[in-house]
Amino acid sequence: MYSRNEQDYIQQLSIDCVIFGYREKQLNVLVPKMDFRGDFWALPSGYIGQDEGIGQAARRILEERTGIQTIYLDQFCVFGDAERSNAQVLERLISLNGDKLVERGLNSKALEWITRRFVSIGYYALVDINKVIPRKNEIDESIEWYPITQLPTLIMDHNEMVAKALETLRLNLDQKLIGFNLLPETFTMKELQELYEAIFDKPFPRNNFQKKILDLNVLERLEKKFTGAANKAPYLYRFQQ
Amino acid sequence: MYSRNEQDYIQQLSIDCVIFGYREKQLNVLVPKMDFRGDFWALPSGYIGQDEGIGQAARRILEERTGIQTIYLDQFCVFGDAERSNAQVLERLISLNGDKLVERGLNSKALEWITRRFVSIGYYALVDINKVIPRKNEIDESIEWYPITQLPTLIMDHNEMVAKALETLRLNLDQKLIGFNLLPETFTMKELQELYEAIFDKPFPRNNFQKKILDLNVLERLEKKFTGAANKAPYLYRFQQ
DNA sequence: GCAAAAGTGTTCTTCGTACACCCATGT
DNA sequence: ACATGGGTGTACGAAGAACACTTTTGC
Repeated sequence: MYSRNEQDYIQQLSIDCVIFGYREKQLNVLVPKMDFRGDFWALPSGYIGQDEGIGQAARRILEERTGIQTIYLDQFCVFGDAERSNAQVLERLISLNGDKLVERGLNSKALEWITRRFVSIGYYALVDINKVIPRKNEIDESIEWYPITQLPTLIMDHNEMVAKALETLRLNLDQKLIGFNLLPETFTMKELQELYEAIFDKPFPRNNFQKKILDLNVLERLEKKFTGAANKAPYLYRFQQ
Repeated sequence: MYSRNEQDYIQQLSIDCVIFGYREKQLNVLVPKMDFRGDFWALPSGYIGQDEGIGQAARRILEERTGIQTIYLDQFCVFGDAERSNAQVLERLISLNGDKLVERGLNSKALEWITRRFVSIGYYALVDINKVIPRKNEIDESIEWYPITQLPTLIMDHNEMVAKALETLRLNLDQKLIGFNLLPETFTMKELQELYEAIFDKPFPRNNFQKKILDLNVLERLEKKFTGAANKAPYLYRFQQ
């Protein structure tokens, strides 16, 4: 990234992605930790190529970090306050890591590029967490799934972005029937219910939930799933349509 | 605009505004016609100052064209396809108006600025059409309200923007209680109903509409409005809250 | 008194919620 | 047989749609 010509990208415009996954009854967000001293976490982000649509750019950024191509993706907000750059954080990062920045070939021009004020387009993505192999890029120390209730403090306004993304996900979940993107291809009704409960952070009555979902007529009922537990075996379902 | 230093603005990022007004039972959109040969209409738009938030920029652009400051404003979508610039239209504009462009001091550098690929943030605004005195800016030949059913063909993807803005308005109308921004301070129930009918392009049953609106508990009932017509005088209402 | 249009009330349906009951499964 | 958890059915109440009726106004 640093080595490419800055003219290859639109200046002062970036994309930040909130990547949602689901496991162990919790909604998770994929967050890289930056390879700098000082504990900086930042959402997966990137720039927009001159010949690239913003949706394409978002897909590219997501593929870099998750390895998967077909991802549910939705633009949810643009963040463009004049003060959002949070100069203090950047200054702290630079003062703590001057040597590393030089070592990576970041000349003053490149530094100027990344320290300028940015407007950022927020996208949220929904993925089957089992299909993702999180990949670091060159400026990551690590990349991990964090339960949304235990997110670290992110740089700039990235925590606010996650909150806004979750809000949008809740609004769209029923209307656009997108929740299935967070589950494996087949799932039980209970698993789907637990997903909803994780997203909305509240319980749903078991029987009414089942009725509501089946009345949507988007699920195909498959064979039963025998778990070995001492109870009736639940049906497996697949999203259809 | 042309004369200012291009570095005062974020490059390749613009704001386009869909300004909705309401009169004569029709939803209207404020659209300037560009002062160039060839009949070019474009949504009111502008750039984002380096020290300006995107919301501030949108307000500034709106105030320039409408003269009013307190406007309901909502970001609805970002348009950023790589091909959206519609180079053909720009080429036609330039080829038809080379002399004008020179006359206005548009040097080749400034031309490069406006002909590069742009990402644009879409905002829609709701205004009381009676409070607006449409103002041309330096590149407008005229600026007028057009019923949304009779819009001219706009440049680039601006017609698509209007469609998307309308879609968002419909989704938000009840939830955010924003329709009142399109009416004068006091109005009758019938006028409010006709506004809804214009926005959704479908009729509503009179009595149920009244019940639904009054049950929101956001309207204050004022004195009656005597029109001189041979029928019961309707109440005036004011939005409260 | 009458037509026109505003205001109000009543029923019916539909939807979501709450409660109850039955069924399969492995110990 | 029995505990466990999955599937289904019924009853209640709120919200919306369709209908009818009453009231006010100027001629």
